[in-house]
Amino acid sequence: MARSKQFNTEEVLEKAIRLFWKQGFHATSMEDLVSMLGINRASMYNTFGSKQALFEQAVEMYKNREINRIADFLYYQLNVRQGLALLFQGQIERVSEKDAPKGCFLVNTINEMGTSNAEFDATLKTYKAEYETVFYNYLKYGVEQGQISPYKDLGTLAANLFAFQSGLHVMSKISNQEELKKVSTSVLSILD
Amino acid sequence: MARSKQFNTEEVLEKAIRLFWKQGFHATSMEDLVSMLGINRASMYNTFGSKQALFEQAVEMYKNREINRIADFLYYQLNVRQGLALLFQGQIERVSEKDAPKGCFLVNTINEMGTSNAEFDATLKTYKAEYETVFYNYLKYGVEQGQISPYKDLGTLAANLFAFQSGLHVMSKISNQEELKKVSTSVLSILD
DNA sequence: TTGTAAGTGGAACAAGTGTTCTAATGTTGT
DNA sequence: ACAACATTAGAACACTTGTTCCACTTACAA
Repeated sequence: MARSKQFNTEEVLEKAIRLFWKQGFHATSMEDLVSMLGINRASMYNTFGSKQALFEQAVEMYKNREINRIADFLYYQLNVRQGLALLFQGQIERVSEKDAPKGCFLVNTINEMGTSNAEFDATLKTYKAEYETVFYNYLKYGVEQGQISPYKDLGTLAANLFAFQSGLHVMSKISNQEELKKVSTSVLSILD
Repeated sequence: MARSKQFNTEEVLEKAIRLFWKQGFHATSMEDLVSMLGINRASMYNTFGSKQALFEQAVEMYKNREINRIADFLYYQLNVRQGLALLFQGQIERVSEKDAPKGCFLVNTINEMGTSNAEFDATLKTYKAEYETVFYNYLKYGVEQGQISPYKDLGTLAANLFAFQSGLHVMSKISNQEELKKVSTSVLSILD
């Protein structure tokens, strides 16, 4: 048998996420990755295949982590309006931390890579759909609890929340925390 | 006296906008630009200075054109809600055209370049502020006309519209026209 | 112990990067 | 006609890019 992996693939991906998140795909070089990820160049190609493949795996892992995080958070928020408000507040506080990567890695990626590669585009579409499904299910819970009008189109509302969240993340690159919070609290009137 | 410029600087910038808009700053090479802009490499450096400088001039020209276009359009829309709805519809139709660059060049740029260069960041902030001012003035007109409640915080609403518009443009990279339109019509309830 | 295979650092690769330079050509006002 | 300068095509520059290959080392199961 062979020597076993000396590094944890997920930990390495985690570091790749941070780098790609901060700099984007094109502005991040393999040199950057090699020196940041702490593993050898050859190991990187053995494990992930190519820069593009590494990037796609990083995006997928980020997406899974983020969706789980959001779904878990909302699960315990019994008041839908307040739950969404707290969700956005939390996201704003996270991007406002010092040295934290700004924006959302998935939003960044849709913006940078969208329309450049048909296959990856399809992947990004499904990621977006998964995001919206989390919102959709939460809104459905809201309707069942009588917190949201049953006449609302939940699919559109979910897409609306995704759009708003995307815009908020774009703004987070150049806006301060107070402005973001003001914006996030006033957006929930779309649920009325 | 010397030979006069054989090309129109604005026309060249227009072509640069299209290229940077489609591919982003980092994914666009000087080689791309030289072959697309139709002027010589040396002329480019003489006229614009560097890739970064050319890019910044392209962004500025795009911003000016876009802000004027939006302000002009809204000026003739006496019903604020309908005016904004039509504005978004028009933007959606524009990005849905075949071979049209997706998204908004300014939003793309905020997303790609935000937080990487303090000076340019400041510039982008003022561009965003100019955008929001267009919305703000239009909302103020809406209040004066009794179309919008005078108790609304117009600054926050304007920022909200900017955020929504940004998110819509991000989504436009991977979404179809119908979805975008559904989302855009339902967002205006933030004005209620 | 030994074969297997993943580990390592680093050289090598061809191609591409943004930028500068050279040399020749073209157009202008005096 | 001439000086001044923008134009041009293309070579050259120094560096970086993503990727591959090398010889060698290390850990595991048979």
